[in-house]
Amino acid sequence: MRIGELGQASALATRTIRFYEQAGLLPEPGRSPAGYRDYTASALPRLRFIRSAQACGLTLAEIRQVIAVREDSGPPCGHVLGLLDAHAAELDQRIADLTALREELLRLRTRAAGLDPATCGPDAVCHVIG
Amino acid sequence: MRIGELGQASALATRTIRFYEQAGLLPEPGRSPAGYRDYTASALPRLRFIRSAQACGLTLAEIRQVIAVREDSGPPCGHVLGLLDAHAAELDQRIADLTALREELLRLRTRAAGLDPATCGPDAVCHVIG
DNA sequence: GTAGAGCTTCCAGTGCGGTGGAAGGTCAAG
DNA sequence: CTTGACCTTCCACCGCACTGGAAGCTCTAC
Repeated sequence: MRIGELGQASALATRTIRFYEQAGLLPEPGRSPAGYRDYTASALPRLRFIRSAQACGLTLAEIRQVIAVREDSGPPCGHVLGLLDAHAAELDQRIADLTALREELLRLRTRAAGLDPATCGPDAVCHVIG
Repeated sequence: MRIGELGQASALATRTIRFYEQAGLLPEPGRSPAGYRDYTASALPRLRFIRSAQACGLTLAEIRQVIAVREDSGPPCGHVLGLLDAHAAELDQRIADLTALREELLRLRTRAAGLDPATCGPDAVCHVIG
């Protein structure tokens, strides 16, 4: 399978596939006599894994590490669960932060209704903020 | 006031202050005979505004624009409220996305409890994901 | 034999908000 | 008179995940 076909099958740009290879996420494929990359069937599930892992919030560096663990010592389930838990905790924090910010914006909005633009001092850029 | 003092007062690195100037967020200050930046008292509220606006989720480009509106046509309250509303909407979307992802992670976690690592096929990197 | 699609490599740029280092000028204290 | 803190400029780099262009080779179809 050539890179274009794999790109079609995985819905990824050929550039992205080469980038993943270069980033150590994809093993170097064989080559045709002309030097074209020649992928085996296992490349597609690998790409799907990468995208799924990314969708779970893992970085490419983490995904690379998961793959390395797998190749080193078999199914990396424990490692993966650890990463997922860590990302879940980060996610909780991010959600809490964003929710607090959302409430702050609402507060500013409400407060702004009672403010007169004319009372905006010369040093403040805008009294709605700050 | 020299840049170090302003940095102390605003809790910003002098590098960051120069960067803001270069980014058009801070007017070019006067200079001492030796070429040192010499800030007036209005620099501090300006920096505070920038940090507050950033905390509200505005980008430096948006903040620059708010400042430009202010300098062009007076208090930019309407413009600012528009930006805040836009960011609030983005925030709602982000929070919804992250919450959905959080739930997906929980689902994977639960599902993983019933999976045997030994059943992880050779092409899948890890059956917890994907 | 030639057009066009597809492949190769390499280098460089994107966006965002800074941060780092080098090389040098200035100023006050000891 | 020297030390050390502080200031100046310039250019380059950080992370992150790509994306773009250029220059050139290969393959298929007409």
